[in-house]
Amino acid sequence: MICLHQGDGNMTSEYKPGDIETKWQKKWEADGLYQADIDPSKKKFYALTMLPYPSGEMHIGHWYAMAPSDARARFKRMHGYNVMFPMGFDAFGLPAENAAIQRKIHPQKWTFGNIDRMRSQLKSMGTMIDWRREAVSADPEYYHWTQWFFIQLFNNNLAYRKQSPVDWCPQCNTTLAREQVHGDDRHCERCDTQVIKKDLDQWFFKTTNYADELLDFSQIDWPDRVKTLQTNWIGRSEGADVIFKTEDGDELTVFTTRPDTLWGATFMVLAPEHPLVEKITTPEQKDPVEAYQKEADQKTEIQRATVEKEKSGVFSGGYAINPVNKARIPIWIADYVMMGYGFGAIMAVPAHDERDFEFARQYGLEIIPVIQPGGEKFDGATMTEAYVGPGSMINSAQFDGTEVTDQKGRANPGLGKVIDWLEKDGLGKETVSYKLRDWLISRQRYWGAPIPMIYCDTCGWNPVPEEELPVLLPEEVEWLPTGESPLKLHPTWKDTTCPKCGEKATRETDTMDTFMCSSWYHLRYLSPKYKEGPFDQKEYDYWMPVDTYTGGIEHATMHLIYTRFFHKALRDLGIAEANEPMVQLRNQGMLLSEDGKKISKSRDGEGVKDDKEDNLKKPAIGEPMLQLRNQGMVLGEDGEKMSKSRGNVIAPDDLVALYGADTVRAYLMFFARWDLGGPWNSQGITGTERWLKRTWALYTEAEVKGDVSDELIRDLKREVHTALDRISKDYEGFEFNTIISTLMELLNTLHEAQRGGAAGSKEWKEILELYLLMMAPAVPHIAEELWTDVLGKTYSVHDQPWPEVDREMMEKDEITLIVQVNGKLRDRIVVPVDISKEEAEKTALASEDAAPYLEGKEIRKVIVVPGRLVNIVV
RNA sequence: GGGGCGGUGGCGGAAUUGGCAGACGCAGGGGACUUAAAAUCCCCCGGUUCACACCAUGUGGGUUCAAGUCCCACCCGCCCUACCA
Repeated sequence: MICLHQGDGNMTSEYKPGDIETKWQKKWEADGLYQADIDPSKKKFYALTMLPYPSGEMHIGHWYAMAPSDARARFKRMHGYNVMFPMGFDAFGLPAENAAIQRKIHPQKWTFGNIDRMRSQLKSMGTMIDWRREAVSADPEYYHWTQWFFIQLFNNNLAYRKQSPVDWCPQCNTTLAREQVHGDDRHCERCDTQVIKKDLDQWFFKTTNYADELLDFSQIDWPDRVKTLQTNWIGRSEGADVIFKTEDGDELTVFTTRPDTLWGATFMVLAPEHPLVEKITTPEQKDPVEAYQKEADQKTEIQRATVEKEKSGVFSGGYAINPVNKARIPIWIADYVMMGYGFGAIMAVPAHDERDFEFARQYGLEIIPVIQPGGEKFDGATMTEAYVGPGSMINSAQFDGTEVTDQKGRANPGLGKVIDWLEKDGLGKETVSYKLRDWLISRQRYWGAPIPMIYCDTCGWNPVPEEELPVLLPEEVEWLPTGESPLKLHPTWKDTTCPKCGEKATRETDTMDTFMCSSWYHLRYLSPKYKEGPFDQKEYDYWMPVDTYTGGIEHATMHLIYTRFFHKALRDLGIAEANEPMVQLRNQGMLLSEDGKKISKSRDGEGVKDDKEDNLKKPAIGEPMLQLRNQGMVLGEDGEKMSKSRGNVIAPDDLVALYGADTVRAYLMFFARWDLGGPWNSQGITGTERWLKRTWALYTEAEVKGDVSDELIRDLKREVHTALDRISKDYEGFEFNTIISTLMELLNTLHEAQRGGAAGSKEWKEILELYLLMMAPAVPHIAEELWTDVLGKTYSVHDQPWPEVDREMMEKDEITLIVQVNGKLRDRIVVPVDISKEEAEKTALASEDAAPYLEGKEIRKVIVVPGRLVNIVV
């Protein structure tokens, strides 16, 4: 073996990723190769991937999200786009505070230390991130503008303060957004503690103003799955508010999607927390009602998951009047009615609602059918289940006989007529109800962007004057065991003067939900140092909107709704222009541990590495879990291969040290379908390692000029262009695994051709160059080394245009004709590509291998698929 | 209970969208090289079978000349959600 590679006088033909990778990373950075600046002569491409929370370490899941996205951004770059691929850190949040409490490190220090570490890890992956555009949400230069946005929303009536019962996590000592409360037992998403209800004054954003617009996805190319999740989350339902009255004359409004069934409302149900409960409860029912309220209150604190869902309730003793027929109906209290939706009160129509039916049967309440399909004759006393289908109205006075269909809202004739009548008589009105609620953004924590509001006894709440922004977090803070926010406990921080009257006033001591910070980070990337505003309009005009956004599906209902809301609000405030911030969204699947379960990061005894990106619940008892980082097991560089046993160490850094970044990048693209993810398995990485070693060998081994036929070269070129075509399509379609397998396949072909004497010819050189260009986005370092240093081509391979597919070259002159008899494969015959149908049929019928199956049989039909197969039916 | 995604060799996964099932890779087996190991290279590798052949894409039906792919019914796994009036 003769060595051709003589870079830095080091005579070796061994592939040494370690040396190559640092070398090129340094050079690319020094040359500013990936700096993206406004260039009106070029088409822009804003490739964005969700920013990580700086929990301390990058883990394999981060890389799984970023490496393929980076490869695709590089592909777009070679396609002639001016590509911006920025990165930042979602740096506010609870883990930093936990670190402060447990390890006595200031959150600032902990966070920024982690960022340094993670930034260098990201660099070691060889990404094309333009680090000049880095934005860190905990940086005062950043949260200055988060606060500024809050003020704009406040000034435009999109932020308001209200006392409301909120979900409070006693462990984290903070309120949670509805989205952060999980499960039947209503536990905190972060620490699993059961949340409790607390009445607090809180700041909200009016996300509900945009509910209908958020349901419109016509301007964006997002996965159906995310659109469905958001649609369900917003939960629009059409119906009517109907005003009932208690016997005492108090109004008791309910929302219903079925006003057509009003005549069948035989009782009402209030949520246990409903404000009218106390008033309507009769003295004799007082004790059972209060007992029930107490019980319902506690119910949220026991594992409801384990309790059979049986309806429970108690009679209040009070009655209401059904406005449509003046019937006197009892009012019950039951926890199957939620205070948080509609009015916390319902009219119960047991004949046509499953829940009401179950409840009525349980407590012996009256059931009156009011919808009946043809051919049926319902009897309330004997019905065995609620009827929810279409039919015509009965027992409904003047509406008897009116048709009711399956349609929702006014489109349903029965509904429309009843709504019109209700509105005419002032008994109710048509409304739309949403599950989506206004976004609660107050957090009683230190490590977040302070809400820039000031309270004055005479002037009320007023925003901090914009020229005084940012409202900085005080550095000298203390965490007391009470768990109260250090901002609240700080001796002087909250003291200020009223911006209106100048008298003594108090600052808001709550900080903002970190989702507020991440709702606009894509805008800060445009101009992270800009001082005149949140972003430089020039940059906005050129780069926005985001062309491709990649990240995990788990953000479908939180971040991805908030960021859309935020952008629409900014548009209405005249700050942003487009209707949608991100044009195209694609989600990678989740990486699972080897047993197929969700990966949980180990709590490595320090308990602070929880990372909200990872949805770090404590695993249920008995659930197996894979440790992503285990500090006791660091592999040496010479190292033995990764242990094959379970409980494996999967730290990207260790993998990079062992195999090199290119191998790891390629394996992340190769090992699973990107959109599905799946159980992680380190074993297979030797496959991509061998691929790169073999590639290296192909370029560095001696080339012996052989005899090469024109035919071999033509075949080779066809393979190359076919692969090029496929790879180009796969990058567009986010099908990363087949990009690598196509490259591997092509390498096998090249090796074969080399053995067949193709090396040394003029075409061979061109083909080798093409192959490097095709590899470059996925494995940028080895491609650069082979291109620039081994082949001696012009630096950099990443500045080369993506090769064009030569369609003519792809055309074959021969194909393998499949001969089937009754659909079964019997022969393969090589024929010219332009063979006529008749010729193909003739050839097939003459097949020797097929002959035995045709013998003595009558040929019924011959199907010829041009260019593919002939099926003989006998 | 509702919604979504999926089920193809021992494993991860391919399959031009109805046309050669199992590309590419891992693991495994055999061989070459080596004092030996690693690395590398070559061959084999769904099942039954000496072979011919037959059977195979979760199960059962159907459409079709032809089904992993389309239709109907069902089973299993994972994820999300949870009494939404």
